[in-house]
Amino acid sequence: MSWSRKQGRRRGYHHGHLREALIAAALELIAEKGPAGFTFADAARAAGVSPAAPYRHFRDRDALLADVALRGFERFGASLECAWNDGKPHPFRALENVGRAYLAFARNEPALYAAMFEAQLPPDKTRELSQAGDQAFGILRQACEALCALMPPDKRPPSMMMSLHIWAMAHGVASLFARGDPARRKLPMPPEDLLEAGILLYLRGLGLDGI
Amino acid sequence: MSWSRKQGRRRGYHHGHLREALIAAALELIAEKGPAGFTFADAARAAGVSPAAPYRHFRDRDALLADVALRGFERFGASLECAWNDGKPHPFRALENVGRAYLAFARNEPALYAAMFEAQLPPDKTRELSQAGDQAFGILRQACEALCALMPPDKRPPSMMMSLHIWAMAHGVASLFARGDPARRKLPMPPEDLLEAGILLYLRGLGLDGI
DNA sequence: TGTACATCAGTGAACGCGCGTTCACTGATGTAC
DNA sequence: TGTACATCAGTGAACGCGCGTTCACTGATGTAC
Repeated sequence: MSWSRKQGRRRGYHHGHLREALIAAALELIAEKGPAGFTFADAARAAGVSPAAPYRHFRDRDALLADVALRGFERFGASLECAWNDGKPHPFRALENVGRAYLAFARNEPALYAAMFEAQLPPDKTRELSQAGDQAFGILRQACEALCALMPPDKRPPSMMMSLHIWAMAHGVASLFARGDPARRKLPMPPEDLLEAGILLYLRGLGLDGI
Repeated sequence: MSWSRKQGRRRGYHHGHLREALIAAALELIAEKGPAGFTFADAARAAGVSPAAPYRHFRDRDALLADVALRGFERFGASLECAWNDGKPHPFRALENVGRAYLAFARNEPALYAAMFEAQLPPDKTRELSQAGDQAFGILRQACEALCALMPPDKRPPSMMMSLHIWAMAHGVASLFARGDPARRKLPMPPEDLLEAGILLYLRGLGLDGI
């Protein structure tokens, strides 16, 4: 994963990919100790560099964290978009896939997920961060709109509300049961199944079943 | 809130209520800086006591945190139970009240909520902690069972699944939109309304409407 | 192709700071008689 | 009711540690001519 590892021992005076290496190091450290437990000095050490070096690339620890969160949202959005796959083969199935992708992301990238949602970063700390967040949420919204479009116009629920519900349920399942956290709760079933059933029932409540 | 404040300046050599004072101080500090940003020394200072004093009452910072979380779950459970009010006046209405109480707790007691769910504490760190958590969840479960009982036996959904869905949705709404956190997202409606609508639609999906 | 120079991206030593933890201690409190 | 004593719950000084940050510095790289 990390540049320094990929390249083996650094050769010269210049690192060459320090920015990337710091982000990779931050990810590993966050995965180990949570977003609160990683320090700027730690990241420098993990990248094999003096504690002053990171200041060439990030104003401070928070800036590094925000960058990690930004990448998180970008990859998260891409992952959801890929799962949505333009609503194919069918919007229902595609939304299920989005739900699964949501949990898969939280599970496979706990460090990114933590940086995105649990690092106490204001979601609009940066313009880019806020945009990346909106874009990821946009996929969910778009999916809900496609599902709404299956209904007769006078029965369509507001897609905004619908996407917020699904986001909340997915985030709830992810952070209570799915993340590889010490705080994870035990569950008598796979979280994916729990979320899938929840979304299904919710859609049925909207009158969106059997279509 | 805090003992030291309530009693004014400490008089004697002995504090008298240091344990309580430390918990109160921890709550205020967590509310200020999040569960990660509070230190044992901080708590001692806030309680007006030397940095060595807390060791008489707690093995370490984590033990203090776990105690805070424990009290959180106890109060949380009590609050949900009170809102449920034995399913009166009607299980539907009572479940709505539980939802509102959930969000109210997250909003009014952000420090407790954070200690309970975001302090990276394993939920089974202590026997008492685990029990208190189960008991709070038990209220939700009990409410769901009462609702299920309104349906014909062959159509009843599993109340366990049902309560997990509602917990997930409530936690999702609370932690994304309702907590007084820097990380809170903006929402075009009150979180209470979002959750209420979500639960309503979900119940309808279960076939539990209009009863 | 070579050279001079500007700029970039690191070093490493140093600083002040606050934390966690320990220690021998001491004032206050409770209890046995 | 008084006294002696054990125990409890604090003190305050000290320690080692790691962090964030700064500073003058220097090796490496890129570029103009």
